[in-house]
Amino acid sequence: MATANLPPVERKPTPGVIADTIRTRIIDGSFPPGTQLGEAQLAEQLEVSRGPVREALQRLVQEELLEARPHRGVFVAELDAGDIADVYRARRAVERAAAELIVERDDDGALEPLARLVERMSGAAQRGRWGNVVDLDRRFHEVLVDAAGSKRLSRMYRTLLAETAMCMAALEGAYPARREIVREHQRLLEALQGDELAPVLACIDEHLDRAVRQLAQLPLVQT
Amino acid sequence: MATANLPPVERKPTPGVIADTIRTRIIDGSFPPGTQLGEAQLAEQLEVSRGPVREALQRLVQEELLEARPHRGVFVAELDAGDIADVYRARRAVERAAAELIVERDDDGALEPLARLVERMSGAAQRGRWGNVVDLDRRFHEVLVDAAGSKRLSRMYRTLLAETAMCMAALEGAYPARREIVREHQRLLEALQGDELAPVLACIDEHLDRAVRQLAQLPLVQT
DNA sequence: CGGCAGTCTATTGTCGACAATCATACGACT
DNA sequence: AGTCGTATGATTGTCGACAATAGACTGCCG
Repeated sequence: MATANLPPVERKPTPGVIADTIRTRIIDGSFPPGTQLGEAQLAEQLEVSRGPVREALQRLVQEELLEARPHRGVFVAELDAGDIADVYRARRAVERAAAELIVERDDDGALEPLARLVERMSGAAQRGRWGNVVDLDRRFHEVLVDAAGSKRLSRMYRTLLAETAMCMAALEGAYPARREIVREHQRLLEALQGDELAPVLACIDEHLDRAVRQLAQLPLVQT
Repeated sequence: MATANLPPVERKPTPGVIADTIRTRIIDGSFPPGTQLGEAQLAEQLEVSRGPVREALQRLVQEELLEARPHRGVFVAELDAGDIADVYRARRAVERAAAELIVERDDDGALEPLARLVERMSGAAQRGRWGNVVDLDRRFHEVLVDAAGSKRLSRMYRTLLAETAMCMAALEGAYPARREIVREHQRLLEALQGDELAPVLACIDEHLDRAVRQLAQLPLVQT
């Protein structure tokens, strides 16, 4: 029988696309922290009933991108400096664990997508497209964790990445680092290709520590 | 004014209590892996409409205790040996990070609840109440992570604990370890009270590694 | 003029009904 | 006999309406 390697057909559950839409709006800053998202209003704009909207909102609440106050509504979460530090603490924990798994398995083939991302990041940086760089930065770390092959680590990391993006949106798009970003990812990738765990962990710590330090000293946008 | 330290009145959002109810049923084995949970059926039993039930189910789906197959229903997730290993890998990552924070802060007051739990665990073990021991075991680790004071670590860990409980339910209530459990927690607590990080991490690794090894060699209940 | 009670409105929370989708069982055709 | 097509049944997905709650406003009283 003709058993081509067909990927399962693309499912489009309505609440999922609604959640994605709203999430995108949150992390790109269209919905600044503190804004109330009324389900009736969203339902009208998206031309669906309140049911799916409610379901989507509830999903985002559980990701803690939104905060639900009973009988009052859902609001875009507001992150203070402590939260930023906390996000990066959690990211460090997950990335370290992922790196351990990757080095342990020593499967350099899994690192190839990472190499491509660094490549593209370098190109984007040279052309001054910093918007792309920050996007590729997130993608790099996501792919890194996915490469560990742990469903749970990946699951936890997805939420953290969304919160990271929210932090940076709250910083008014001031993407702090510049060319060092590319260098740091290159070094991390090289370390991963080696067999030693310690330098990998050092790279991760350094990378995230620098990021959180730079974010911490920028002024938060008040809403 | 009479300002007694009244805790905020207990909020009871319906979907929340439904989710808790179902979660309890899952982790205590009343709903074995693979069973379908029809929302209509649950709604009737709980004497509420399908709306809140649907919301609760969706919450559990996102915790990955349930699996939703579009237009077909939600089913209790089935964990294989790989999943068990994965749960414990993720737990290790979170607990290590939490332990780092605790040792770093060196606030022994936060460890007092842990000491009490170990105390009670010891008592329960002596009285042969292994059901209580396994419960206190979970509580210990939950409180441990909470003691780190990181919202995100706590959030991630809650899901992992639920999955852990599910694993053990799938093992037909065969709680593997016995008195060593109490000893291990005592040693972990002592290590936490010290200033050194390395022995703490060693304790955690040992504890979780032993657990996953013992679980791995038990037969999984087929459903 | 300030504080408080009562009302009013907007929003969420809940419900029951309809429509769409998928699985199963049966029958027809090759 | 096996396979395909069709009918049926059950379940999810979606919708609009009702009820409950919290905040805001107004008017009254001190």
